[in-house]
Amino acid sequence: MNPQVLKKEDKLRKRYEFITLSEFGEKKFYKNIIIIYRKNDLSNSRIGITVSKKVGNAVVRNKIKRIIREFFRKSRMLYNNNYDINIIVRKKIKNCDHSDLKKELELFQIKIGK
RNA sequence: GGAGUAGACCAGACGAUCGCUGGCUUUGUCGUUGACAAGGCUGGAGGAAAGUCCGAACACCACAGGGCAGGGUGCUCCAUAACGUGGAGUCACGGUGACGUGAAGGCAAGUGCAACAGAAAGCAAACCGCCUCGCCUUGGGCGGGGUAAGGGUGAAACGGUGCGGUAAGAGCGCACCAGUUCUCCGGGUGACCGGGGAAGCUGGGUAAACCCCACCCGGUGCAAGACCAAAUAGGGGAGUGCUUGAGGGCGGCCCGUCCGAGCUCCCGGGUAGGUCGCUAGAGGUGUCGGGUAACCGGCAUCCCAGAGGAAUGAUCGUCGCCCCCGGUGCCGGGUAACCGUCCGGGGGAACAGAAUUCGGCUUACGGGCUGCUCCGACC
RNA sequence: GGGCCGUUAACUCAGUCGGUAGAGUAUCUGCCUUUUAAGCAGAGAGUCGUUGGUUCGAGUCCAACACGGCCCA
Repeated sequence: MNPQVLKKEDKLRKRYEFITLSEFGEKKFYKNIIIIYRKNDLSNSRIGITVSKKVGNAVVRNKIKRIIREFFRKSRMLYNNNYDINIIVRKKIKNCDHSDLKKELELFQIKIGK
């Protein structure tokens, strides 16, 4: 399987999936993001991204989502594990750049991977 | 060169690598349509996609026809599927001008409103005045009448100026000007414009006050709506069964034993979920013709996003644009400071993301281009 | 995506038919009390969300915009 692919099966897509995850999942707080994660019964991991309207307009929100998806696409962690993950972006992200966001995602990757 | 004004235009470009998503197609597996996997070709945000301020298409609901209520629009003619939109004009206002702005019907249909000030705020009236008559009478005061020129108040005070006239005055009369109504002539499809005559002195403001007049409008919105349809609960029908035992448990079968009033099938509604609606259209581009124009018609040609926690991205390289800093060989402008030019380094690149689809409006915002106007300098 | 509502003092709200913007809480000052609280008296605090328009005059009427909130599967 191509390691740099992020398809529909690898995303959280339904409202009840997000709700049950936030009810039973573990939460990690970082400066710019909050990560909720939980083991699932599938063979692959699934990712969801939540960006509130308070963060910015549609262009800004889409840009943040694309950057986060790009990070998970390039990292292999989704194929070695079976987690449901939700990334919630906090308002403060307006004041930081992309490299800070990447550092926090890498911290989470080290924590969960292996 | 500066300031301004109107119009049309672009929305960084190219390449490489890794990805997302729609369509078509080839091969393989399961195999009835079809589903999955791999590969190939190809399409993939905007001028505002935004705000949701209007108008439609489309869908469902309601509806014989008409009226009332309610809402909207409001100079004229034209355009259009329709509009509160657009085009061309009229009038008014602003600007030296190019040009811009205008909810621009009716307060001589009715009703209402106008704080404070002022005598008086709507159709007549009179505070200080002015004039006159009577009484008291030194000055002057009191009372009756006339008057609206002057003063004062106010956002606004009942046509303006001049002459005549008068006791003082007044459209009381006259001349000119402004306005109203009626009428005639000419131009224009029309709003209206130009010119002549008569009347009467003139009946103020506010309709984004109620209202009157003319015209238009049924409601809800793709989360409209149509179809397929789990699980669970419950509804209807048929069959069978209730101690003569349906059905279930004791690993399969029979016997036995235990529990025991339901069990089986069909139908309809309908939730999660899925499919359709979903993109070929009042479509784009070019050209010819009609029209001042908006726009309309003919012909040719093209197919140009369809997602659904929501697709257009990331990284790198080259070039182009803007800003800042440093240097200054040549050249140009300037008395000079400096600016342009050239080289090197650093930074930045606006507003903003389709969500059923169109026609507009409004708001946000980067850039250069063209026409025109005014001002300044030179020839 | 579509529909609906609101914005007035630091906070919560009134404001009729356009004519000098009010109330309660809070704050401050004084009185009372040994002191605090309570009570009494007084004071300060307003671009009425923003910008235009109508009007002599706008919190109120009209238009555009901004911000906040609610509903519809």
